[in-house]
Amino acid sequence: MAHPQEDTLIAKQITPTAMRLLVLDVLQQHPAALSLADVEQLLGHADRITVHRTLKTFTDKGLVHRIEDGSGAVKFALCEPGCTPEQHQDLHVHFFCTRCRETSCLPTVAVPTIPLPGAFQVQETSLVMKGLCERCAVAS
Amino acid sequence: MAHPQEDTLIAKQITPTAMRLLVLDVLQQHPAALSLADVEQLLGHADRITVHRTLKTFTDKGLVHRIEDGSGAVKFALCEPGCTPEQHQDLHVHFFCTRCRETSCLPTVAVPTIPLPGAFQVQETSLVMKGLCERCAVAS
DNA sequence: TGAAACAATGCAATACCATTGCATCGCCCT
DNA sequence: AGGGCGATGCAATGGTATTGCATTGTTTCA
Repeated sequence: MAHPQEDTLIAKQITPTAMRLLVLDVLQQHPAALSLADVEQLLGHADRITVHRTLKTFTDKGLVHRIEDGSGAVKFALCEPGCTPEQHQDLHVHFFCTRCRETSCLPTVAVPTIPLPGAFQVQETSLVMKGLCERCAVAS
Repeated sequence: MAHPQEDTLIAKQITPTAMRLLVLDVLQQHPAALSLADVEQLLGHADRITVHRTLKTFTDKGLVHRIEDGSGAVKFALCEPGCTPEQHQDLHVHFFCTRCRETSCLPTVAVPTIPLPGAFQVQETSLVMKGLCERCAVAS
């Protein structure tokens, strides 16, 4: 009852703990996708490994999704409410800004379905566009 | 005169050396995209750092392109002949097989042009599909 | 030809991210 | 209260990418 965020965790079969509520809060507050180091820094001085495992749990349970944007570090962002652990690939495009190095989800831009020749069995499609985000494009 | 591979390097403004010819040869022989460790292993006992810098040079000169397939290590594959250092994003789809962990270029599958809302300025689009490659799909 | 100038190479060392082992802590249930 | 289980946190490890620096090799020019 206390926090509505507890319900968010419970709905995803994740036992609510203080740490997990903190990490969830950080993800909800921040618009861009966050790396492990980002979350650690925003939290103050939380243990890196615990944050790592928290994000892994969130990923496994379908609460967040991983984004490999080529920056070297994996980033995490909240899934759409309908995501499940089995199908938690968010089918939207991600954008990595080469100037501010922020990665953002573009929920309104869907990943197109691309037919492949032959016997390929596609499980997941990742589409990352790189360039200048709206803010940096205007500023430059 | 000697190797036609020398001409390939020279055409890309790369000084031919023994090491670079070896690395180029490995890339040409191998159909799949190769990581730094892959090249190192295929070469026998070449120095890892030299291979790393060789691949960096190749990338800068537009001879190969980097593929971030989420396997943890960046992979490299030869560009199409027309690639330039400024525009060496190969506009084809890459496929990462979750079974054999090989990444391959799909030159016949083009990356679609996706219009973005707002002021985004796209410099590059990376599209990686994951699943079972043709060989592994048949085998399973 | 010989020496300077430059590029490439290779060893050592470092930085960073991700991950595992293990002991401890805390909570829930009986 | 005590057992059991999950979560936490410290320590340690592995892998990849990268830089510094000295050496080697090659080209260029007097």
